[in-house]
Amino acid sequence: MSQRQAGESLEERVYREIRDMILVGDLKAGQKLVQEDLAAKLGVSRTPLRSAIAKLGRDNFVTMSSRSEAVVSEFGPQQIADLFELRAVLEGLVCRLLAPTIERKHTIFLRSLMASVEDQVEKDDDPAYREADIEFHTYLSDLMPEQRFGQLLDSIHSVMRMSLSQGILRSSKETYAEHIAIIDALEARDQDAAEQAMISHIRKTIVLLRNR
Amino acid sequence: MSQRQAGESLEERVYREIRDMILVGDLKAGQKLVQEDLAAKLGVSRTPLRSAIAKLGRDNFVTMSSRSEAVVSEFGPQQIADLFELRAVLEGLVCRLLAPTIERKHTIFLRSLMASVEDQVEKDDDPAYREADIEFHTYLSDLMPEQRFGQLLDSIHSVMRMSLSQGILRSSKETYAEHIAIIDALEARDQDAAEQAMISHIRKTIVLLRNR
DNA sequence: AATATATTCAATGTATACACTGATTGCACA
DNA sequence: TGTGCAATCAGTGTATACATTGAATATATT
Repeated sequence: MSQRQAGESLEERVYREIRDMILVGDLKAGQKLVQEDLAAKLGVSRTPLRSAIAKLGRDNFVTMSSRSEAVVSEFGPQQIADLFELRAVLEGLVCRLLAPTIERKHTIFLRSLMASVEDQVEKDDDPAYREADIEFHTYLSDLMPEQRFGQLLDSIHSVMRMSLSQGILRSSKETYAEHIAIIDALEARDQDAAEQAMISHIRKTIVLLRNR
Repeated sequence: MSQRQAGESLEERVYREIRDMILVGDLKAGQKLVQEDLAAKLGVSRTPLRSAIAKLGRDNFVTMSSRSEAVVSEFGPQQIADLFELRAVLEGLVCRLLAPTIERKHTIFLRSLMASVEDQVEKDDDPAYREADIEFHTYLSDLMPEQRFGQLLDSIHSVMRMSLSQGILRSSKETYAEHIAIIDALEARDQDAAEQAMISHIRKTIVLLRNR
């Protein structure tokens, strides 16, 4: 049972719990979420549960069918690839909008982040490297002041985390170099270059995803 | 009083009503939405109202502050421009993903849509042309099977509709030609060209928005 | 038997009542 | 006057009870 954090509403807790059940496979694709059953299982009333489900629907972890039942969304290779398409343009846009005004301390942080795992580059599929990879992308997304992007990318990154842990992966050597290229473009405050660097970085992964 | 459509829940009706109040200026930026007051005003209980507000928050018509109060979001030139940045990459992606498999009947429809307002191109700021412009974009977005994009673009288009009616506009002659270029690229099933055509089309408007 | 029309039931939608929380007011005391 | 602290209150969060819906089953009619 997950404890209720201070300042966290039941709705938020329930949202996370259900989302994690989906990502872990506890709730399987196509399965219908019956409000009373789930509420009982989680020990809350239907009120916060319904809010949580609605939010899951907005983040596309569940799909609201016509008769307004909520069914767990499918996360097959096709869906993940589509999600990465979205991620590509969104993170590209983040770079584009960030580039003109990004501060030194931020690019410095990103460089040190990558430097800290430089040694792991040679051995592929290293957990520490993967963590740094994700951190690189979430850090950039969090720099965006405009809420909208952060919200969007949050839910995408949580799916990404799952799919990465399933071993969809490119060689660290390649991605490392691409990350550096992105930092360079940002530091040069070159909007177009930064956007393109990020987009092509992510689209290389998409090519892999589509050929499985 | 807006009638309740068959098959429409109170929550949906209330969502639309509040959204329109915001877009029309009935509810002003920075104003706080007090649940009991609004519920009374709209003649519903707080239950569907709360759901509607949550959804408005998700679509960024209102901002959820720390103490979980909902305040009406600002839609200044800056915000609209940022929104258009998002719109540009999303609609660009729509073109990219649609291009490989788009059917003839769809490009034919788009051509006939533009042809039907070809005469209005010379006189700038014609209502019929503006309608066709919006229809062009919503039609394309609706072709995407992946729900996620449609949902996102829906809320963006409603804001766009408002801002267009406030006279933020480029010459019809230019935009007409760009629309044709987009159709050409789609018909040629050229992913990159279609994406780029759409992006640059929208970004030209953004330049205008940023220089006001 | 086949179709049409009630009936039932499970699940969701909505309203209301109650609980909590954080901010503000008013008062006591120095 | 200023500071600490209790009381108050407005507003949101949650639970429960009731209403509605629509799908499935049963019943009737030809």
